Amino acid sequence: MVEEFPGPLDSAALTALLRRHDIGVTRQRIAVAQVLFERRQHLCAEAVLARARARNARVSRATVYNTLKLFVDHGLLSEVIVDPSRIFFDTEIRPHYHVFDASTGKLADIPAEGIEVKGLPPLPAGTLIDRVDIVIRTRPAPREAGPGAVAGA
Amino acid sequence: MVEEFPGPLDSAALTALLRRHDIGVTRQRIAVAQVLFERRQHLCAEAVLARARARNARVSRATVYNTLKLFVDHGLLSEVIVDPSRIFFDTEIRPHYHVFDASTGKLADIPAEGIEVKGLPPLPAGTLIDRVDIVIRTRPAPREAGPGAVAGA
DNA sequence: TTCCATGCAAAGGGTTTGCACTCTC
DNA sequence: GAGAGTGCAAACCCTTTGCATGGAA
Repeated sequence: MVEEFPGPLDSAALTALLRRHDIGVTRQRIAVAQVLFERRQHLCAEAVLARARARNARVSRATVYNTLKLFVDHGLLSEVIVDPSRIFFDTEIRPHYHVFDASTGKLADIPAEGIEVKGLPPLPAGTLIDRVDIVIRTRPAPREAGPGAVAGA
Repeated sequence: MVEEFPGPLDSAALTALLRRHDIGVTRQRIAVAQVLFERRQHLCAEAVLARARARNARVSRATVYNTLKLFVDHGLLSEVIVDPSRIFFDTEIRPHYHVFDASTGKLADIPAEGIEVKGLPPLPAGTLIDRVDIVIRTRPAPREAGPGAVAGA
């Protein structure tokens, strides 16, 4: 069901990608997709707008926001909610988790493969699981290995 | 190290609670604490402001935001980042996870006890773990048990 | 008295909205 | 040509800021 990351694509391939996901094709959506699927990455809406315009795409802020939501709804993108100040859009749509460093704003993916969560309690009746998010919140280590936290390998 | 939830407390007990956490005591901080620790709950800043004022506390918005941040920094409260539109403050500070229903805005706690996450990869060197957040994102089930998601018990 | 804390109102920043215009099909 | 999509700018909402006043010790 879930596809591989599309990778850098030309206009024709992006058109096909949108059609395959039942998304109407427009110049702006192609431009946004071009920015996004150039490589695996995490971008916020404002960054997508800036990059699209840096490529001379004629696109408005409202359209970028509309398009990102559309892509999420149609399964081309996933939203990552880790930073209270903005939403990240992640080109990785296969199951995975995140490492987030609030002090640097850096967000990284961890494949879900090999990770197991045991002991989750049953949900209330009448409830479906959309997804399970795991976020490892980190911060840079001080000079030496300090107390109060677990050091990375 | 981590205390039990303080529970509903009178002014004197709240004063002691603040002092124990190295927080200067003021009328406004007592008022905010009174709202928060009345019971285990998840409140956003605006809700705390509204409830404090509903109790005739003379408190400004800025002070509520300052106080909540202070309480978090001193370990009286935890922040929950699950909703892009606001930060929740959780009176539960022992390790635990969350269930969030975006369609209703309902947030619930799950004790960490009994939950095990296996297979997390090593972190980059020079990185410390602050904490690991797990959020189970749910939505209300349609009429009958539908396909495409895992039903609750 | 001294400094930290508070209040006020405005600024800030990401996101959404309303409506007229434009383009895709 | 019809309807979906777009652009613009302002509105929105939570949160933060600057600075003068007020209160705790």
